Amino acid sequence: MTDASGAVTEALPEPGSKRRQIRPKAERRQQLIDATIRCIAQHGLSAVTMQMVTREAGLSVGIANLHFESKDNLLKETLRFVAEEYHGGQIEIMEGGDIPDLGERLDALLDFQLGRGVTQRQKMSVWFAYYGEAGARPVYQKIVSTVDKLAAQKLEALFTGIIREGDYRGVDARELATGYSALIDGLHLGLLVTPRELTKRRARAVARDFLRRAFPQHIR
Amino acid sequence: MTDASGAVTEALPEPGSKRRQIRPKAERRQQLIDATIRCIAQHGLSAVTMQMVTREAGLSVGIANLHFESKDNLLKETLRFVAEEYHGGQIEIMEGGDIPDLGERLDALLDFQLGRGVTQRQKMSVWFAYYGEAGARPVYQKIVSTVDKLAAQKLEALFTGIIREGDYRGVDARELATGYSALIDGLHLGLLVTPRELTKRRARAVARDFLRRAFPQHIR
DNA sequence: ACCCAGAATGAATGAATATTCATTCTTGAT
DNA sequence: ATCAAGAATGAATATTCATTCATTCTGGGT
Repeated sequence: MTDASGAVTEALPEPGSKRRQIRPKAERRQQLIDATIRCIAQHGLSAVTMQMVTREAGLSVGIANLHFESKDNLLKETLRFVAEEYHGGQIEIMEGGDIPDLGERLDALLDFQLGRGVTQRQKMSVWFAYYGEAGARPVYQKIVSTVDKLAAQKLEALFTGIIREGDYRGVDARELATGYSALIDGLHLGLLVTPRELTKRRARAVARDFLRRAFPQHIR
Repeated sequence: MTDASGAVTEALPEPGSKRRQIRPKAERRQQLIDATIRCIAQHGLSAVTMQMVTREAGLSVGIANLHFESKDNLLKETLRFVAEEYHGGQIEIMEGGDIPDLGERLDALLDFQLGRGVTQRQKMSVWFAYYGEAGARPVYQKIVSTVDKLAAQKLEALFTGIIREGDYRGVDARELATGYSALIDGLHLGLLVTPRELTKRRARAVARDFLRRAFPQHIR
């Protein structure tokens, strides 16, 4: 709050405020995970330090080891959070009791995958930062592949339904699902690394084109 | 050399040999870059240290700063090498005066992209390790996008030729090229992160399927 | 009004790491 | 043989960073 003269009239932690706030464990954990995501996006996974993360969260250095045992663990939990958020969103749409029409459901999926929420540079950066380390870190592989496998099954099921509905011939649901997932991943990569050459609009057009070629009756 | 009694008779550096070898600068640089690639693949970009790299190369720590100014620079040059090797190979095939038939040329490209050389885990690891940091490091973005742009143009040109030859209707070469590149990147990712779920054989089948759908007369 | 469980702090510690540079060694030319 | 150029070494340095923990603080319960 500020009065007419511009003087601060108390309450609201100002920038330099040192007032110590006590909050439940779960809330602090999420606060730290969010800060970690921002740090990875801005500085890259290999440059992230505990000091950086805790400062970004507006907390002291000791707190990270209080709520997560170690830096390693904080990074692991951050990956788990991002992975579950992404795949969870997809899975919800694919199971989607709220969208009965399969073509529309596919559309909703595409919107989610290449829409606002997921393609925020922040989230993409985190996603691929971990992918980059996955080759050397089985823990990361495991976290990703666990959620990934479930999403792949749901996608295959959705495709199977569409194939049956449209009576499409010579189309293998499993293979197509693999291709579609890879395409989406590749487009995310392009958006991250060469944003000048690939716009979000064009990425959507490319993905839609892939689906239209496979399911002409269902898409557009 | 070893005589009948098993005693070492000189020459040939044995495991513990300290003999100092002097070699030209270019050779040492490549030796260090190769070692860096192996280290990134095995330990992940964020865990790579100069000691690790120089030990892997069988050299002393000081030499890295002698031939590259800094660790940063060594990593940058390593990315440049991998990027140029990968895209250079592609471009050579796409320009390919040695393969006049366009369908065959496309086949050769696919073989290169998902064949032995490129999909070695080592190279893929390096590739994506850098992608992961690219969001935060403009230098990496620039190196990748420079070679990337050229490869994209060549691919578009190849597709344009095929479209003309096959008189394919309603196909946009640019869009299709974007999709194909993204698909290949995504498949590489899958091979790296979830090797259990995606085999190299299946990745090739998926990519081939994509091309067949677009250019039925040219592929299989 | 008082307590205290446990949340939060941040200075201190010790380990890891990039970089430097005085010194040693190799090689090809003389 | 001798020498100089410059390639190679690795101990030493200075920095950065994760982790610890003695201490302080907060807020709900009594």
